[in-house]
Amino acid sequence: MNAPTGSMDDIAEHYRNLNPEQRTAVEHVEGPILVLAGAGSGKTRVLTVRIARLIREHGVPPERILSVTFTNKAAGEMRERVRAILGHDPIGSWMGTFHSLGARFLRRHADLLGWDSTFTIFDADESLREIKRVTERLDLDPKRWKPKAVRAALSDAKNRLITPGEFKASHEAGFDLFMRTVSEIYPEYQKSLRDQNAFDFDDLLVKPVEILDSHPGLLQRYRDRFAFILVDEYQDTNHAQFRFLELLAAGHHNLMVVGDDDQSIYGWRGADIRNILDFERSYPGAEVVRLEENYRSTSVILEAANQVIRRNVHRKEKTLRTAREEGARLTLVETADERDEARWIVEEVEALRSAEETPRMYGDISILYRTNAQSRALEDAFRRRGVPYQIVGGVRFYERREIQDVLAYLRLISNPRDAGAFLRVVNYPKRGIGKTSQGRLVEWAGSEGLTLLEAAARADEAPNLPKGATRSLLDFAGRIATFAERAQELAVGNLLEEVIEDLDLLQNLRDEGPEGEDRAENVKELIAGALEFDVELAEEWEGAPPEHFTELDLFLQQIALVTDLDRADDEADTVTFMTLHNAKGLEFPVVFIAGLEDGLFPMGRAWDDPTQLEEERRLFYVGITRAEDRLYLTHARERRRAGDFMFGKLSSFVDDIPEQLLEMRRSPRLERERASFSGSRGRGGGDGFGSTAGAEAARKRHEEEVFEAGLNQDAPHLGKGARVSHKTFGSGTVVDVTGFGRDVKVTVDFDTVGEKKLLARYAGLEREF
DNA sequence: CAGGTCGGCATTTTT
DNA sequence: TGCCGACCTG
Repeated sequence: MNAPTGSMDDIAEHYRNLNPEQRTAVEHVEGPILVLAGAGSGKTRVLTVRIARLIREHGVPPERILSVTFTNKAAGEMRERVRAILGHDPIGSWMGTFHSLGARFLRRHADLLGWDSTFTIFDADESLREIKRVTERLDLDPKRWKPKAVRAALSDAKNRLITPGEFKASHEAGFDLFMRTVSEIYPEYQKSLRDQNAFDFDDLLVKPVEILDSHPGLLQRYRDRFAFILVDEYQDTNHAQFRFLELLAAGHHNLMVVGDDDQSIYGWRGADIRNILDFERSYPGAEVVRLEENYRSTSVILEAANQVIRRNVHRKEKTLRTAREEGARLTLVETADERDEARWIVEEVEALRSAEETPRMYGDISILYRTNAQSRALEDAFRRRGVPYQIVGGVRFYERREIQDVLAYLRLISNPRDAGAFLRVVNYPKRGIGKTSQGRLVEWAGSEGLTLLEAAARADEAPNLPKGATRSLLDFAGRIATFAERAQELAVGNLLEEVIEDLDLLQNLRDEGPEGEDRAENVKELIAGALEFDVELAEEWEGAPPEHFTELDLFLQQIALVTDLDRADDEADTVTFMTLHNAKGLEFPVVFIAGLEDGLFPMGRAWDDPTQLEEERRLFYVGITRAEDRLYLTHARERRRAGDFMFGKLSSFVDDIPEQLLEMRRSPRLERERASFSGSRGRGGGDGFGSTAGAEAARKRHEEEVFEAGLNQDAPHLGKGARVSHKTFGSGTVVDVTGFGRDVKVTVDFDTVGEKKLLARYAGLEREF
């Protein structure tokens, strides 16, 4: 990195480059302010320049500024940019995600709730396992009460700051059997976390609020400390986060929130769009600044985005404008199936790379999709063609089995009460401690009030344990104790190396078979990461003595909170694959959005729910606005999804894009099929789907083709206008066909009873000829 | 106890 | 289709 050279001139320079609205936001000093920042409107610049100005021109000490970002990477970049402007690091300023800030807070104050500062953070998988254990402990059947559903309900309750007690009170006598069961599980789960000195993700938000709420003195200290609070991506905050900010900002109200209601895409995980829509009501007198000038996209891309998002009803009216040139039309591509789609994309990527005018680098290009599963076909095609790519998200590095196994050792060393970690590694590598022995140990530990590790250390006193298992348990406990001692002296990386060597884990993995070598490589990568960790630590915590945590704690914390997004390598010249959700906040010269079919995007389930459909549309909007110069929209006529084939028609979202903004293309494979098909039928080809046809025409035609080919197996082959008859409703005309695969829904205008929306699969419609 | 096989099942997005 | 968990066998 280049040496920091910040000066007064630099800040003036940054300031000069702002437009009037940005300037207003940057100049704001005291009181609440809402910055409605459209996509690509330079909000990061506003945030960073404002922070720099507060420090440089208003003499605000950096440690009195708190900024919240959506990812850790964004926090790092913000810090870097502020440093660049100032010429030095804003030492002491807290910058991070809500979760990492919550963890930082809890390291200092968790003792107020009965946890201690070396707590473990349970990631989503670990919570799931814990929920399952609790469910079984309560003699409930985890098959009937699915841990995932329970976790979702718990998370939802926590995001709304509903305590176990409150939850129980409102559901234990309720008619909803599921919620009743959850109300039993919730308190037990929470108790179990506490026994293990652990927090789950949601606790990182909830517990700080709980502490602040119940300790006025402490709250006052933090209010005084954080005199200025800035929040990015405010549209994606949930109630707990709202409350956290409200507590800290009460009094001074020096709260700047930046966001865009049109980019709110996390409603499903408890984000409450009302936080941003009602900000002015929550903070009366709030200044509102709108940034509607987009610096990112060509006007064609922006126009498409505007046309799409304006279909949403629940939004703050605004229209982005750009000073950029018109640019190329969007390319709408029809392909045969997901492999054809992937192949088309990779070929186009190569074509872009060798284009005479503006050749692109791989790193300029991103491919976005709705579901992680879609990455598979893309990976195959790219690998076959030898085009470098990286995937952000999906199977996360730290979630890999072998990584989790190794990390469980570190967790147990760091926090001997971590039962999940204990159970994970007590018999890994295999040392003859089977399910039965583990069960007996757990039972005995429970009755004696011991942690599992303590129980293992005294396994010889436990009843009913086989000789071999007893010996192994004693040995296991001994090893952990030794590691714990070593942990006092060694840096994390070295400790990890020692653990892995002592247990011979690498060899163990290699012996597993063909995938073993990859797994061993992953573990090595983890070691490498751990060895580097100290450096990062020094940077992040500059000047702050780590009295509340050890390096090991912090390493594990980082792993729990770091996302794949944070790990993404934006220096590498590779094409980037990711979900639309992960793409938020990023931009690329060239973007492909793949899988634009009804049922996939928008997702089938969003179909009947306007709220969900609006969120899906916002997601599409987010996708479109990632593109700077070129945007491709691809769809496939059929797609393999979870085993069987699905037939897709072009996403109805595309209908909202005016056809003059689109250029139609078709994969070579479809062209070929079409040529031979038309030939054999003696028809002229090419019309109706050429480059001048509109999306609507394309869609209609496609529907017809699907229909003609008689492709839909689950339901009669119905197209708009078809005459059908129904057992009870009589005869009618099909007016609309929506949905996907077996979720195909048909709207029929019946001659006698009027319009009905039916599930084709069940309706038993018969075609009349 | 460990390892293998078979069947059932889900499959949206993630800090 | 592919993963996970339950069950069976050596």
